[in-house]
Amino acid sequence: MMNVIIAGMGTDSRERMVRSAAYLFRERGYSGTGFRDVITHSGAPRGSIYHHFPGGKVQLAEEAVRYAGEFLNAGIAAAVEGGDAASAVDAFVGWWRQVLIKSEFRAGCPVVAVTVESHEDAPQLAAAAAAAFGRWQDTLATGLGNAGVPDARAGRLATMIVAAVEGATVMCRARRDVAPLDEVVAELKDLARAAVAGA
Amino acid sequence: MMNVIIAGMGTDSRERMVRSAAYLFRERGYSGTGFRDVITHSGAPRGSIYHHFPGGKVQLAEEAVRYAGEFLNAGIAAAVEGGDAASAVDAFVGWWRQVLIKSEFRAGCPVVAVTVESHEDAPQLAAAAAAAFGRWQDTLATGLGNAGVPDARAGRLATMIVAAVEGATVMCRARRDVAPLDEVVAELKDLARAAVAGA
DNA sequence: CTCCGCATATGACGATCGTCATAGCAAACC
DNA sequence: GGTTTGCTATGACGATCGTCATATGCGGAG
Repeated sequence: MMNVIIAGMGTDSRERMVRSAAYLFRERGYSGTGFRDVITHSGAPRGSIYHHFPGGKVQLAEEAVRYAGEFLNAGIAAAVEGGDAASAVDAFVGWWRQVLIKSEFRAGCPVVAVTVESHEDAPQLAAAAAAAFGRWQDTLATGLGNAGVPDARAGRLATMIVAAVEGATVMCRARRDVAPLDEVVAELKDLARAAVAGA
Repeated sequence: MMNVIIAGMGTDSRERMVRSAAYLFRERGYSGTGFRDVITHSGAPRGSIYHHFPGGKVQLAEEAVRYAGEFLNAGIAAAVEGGDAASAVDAFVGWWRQVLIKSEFRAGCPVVAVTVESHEDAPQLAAAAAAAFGRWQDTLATGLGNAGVPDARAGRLATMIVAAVEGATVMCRARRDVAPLDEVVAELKDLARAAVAGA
């Protein structure tokens, strides 16, 4: 009775595999990350892969995308709380900036990585990625709305923010430089501020 | 008599490999595309891979990225010629829109695909991707400048356009819908028009 | 204690990966 | 003619891939 399992969260080793998968996807992508890499990185036992993930690698990737999506969304939601329009941009960009620099531009977004390799025989991966993007957009749009951006505009602006930041992240990795992200952030902040009603 | 027989198909087997690699990278990514896939898709002879590409898969990928970069840059340069600021956005977006729809959202940007898997033991790939992005930015910035956007602003705006469109492309693949790209385009066009000197 | 079910250990399967060595063929040059 | 050069055919190498079958340990329920 000592181990209280929280609902939605499985064994330690299971969750470690999901987190490691998300971590490795950021650097090597979906096809570039082997099951053995996940085992090694997470320290999880190799024999229990198909016990925890009967759906194999696709299921693991799906949960990794979902995990990354929820994790980042929580950060956005917290940072957007009670801020102005420009701070909504910072909320989304801060995380990527840290990931890029700390990894020396070897890591990017796991959701993007999975999306650009998504096979037609694994539509669950694209669906999970779409769900992650969608949640980020919704959270950002709500934050922009609270900051005074008209609802009709907030949705389009949120899409713009997600797209521009994700794209800039890729460009930063290629150039091994944060400059593209900083330029995009400056433009996005101006855009968000100008979109506030009556401002 | 030297080139008559060869002219149709013999000599360009090498170029067909490069084009096929770029094509396949758009759908399956770098790690997801095997050398044998490139051979099959291009119809090129298998025995001459390492004759044409002594550097192996990395060299092929590098040239594929370069090819895709130049190909798209030519399209941007042509469409930007003598247009207004908003048409610079269309120039960059038209190609991706077509690729997305015709592939039923299975294909994206090969440069992005290679970048997000870029390994540390193959810095040439990141460099080739950075060069491609850089050329697109320069061409777009020049077009924006000709349309009346101040030089200092044109550069940042070009970065913004490339990042937002590439990011939107990824979101479209995940959602299997062009809506994100259309929304981003609308925002970008307004942004480009407003950036013309005198506004 | 026995029994059962969850978690893990271990080893292997066939397939595919990037890579390369060797041989062969045709055209081009002396 | 002979020889060199450019491209291709063929087969294989070791490694790694995702996957799974089987066996073992281990804790709670009867």
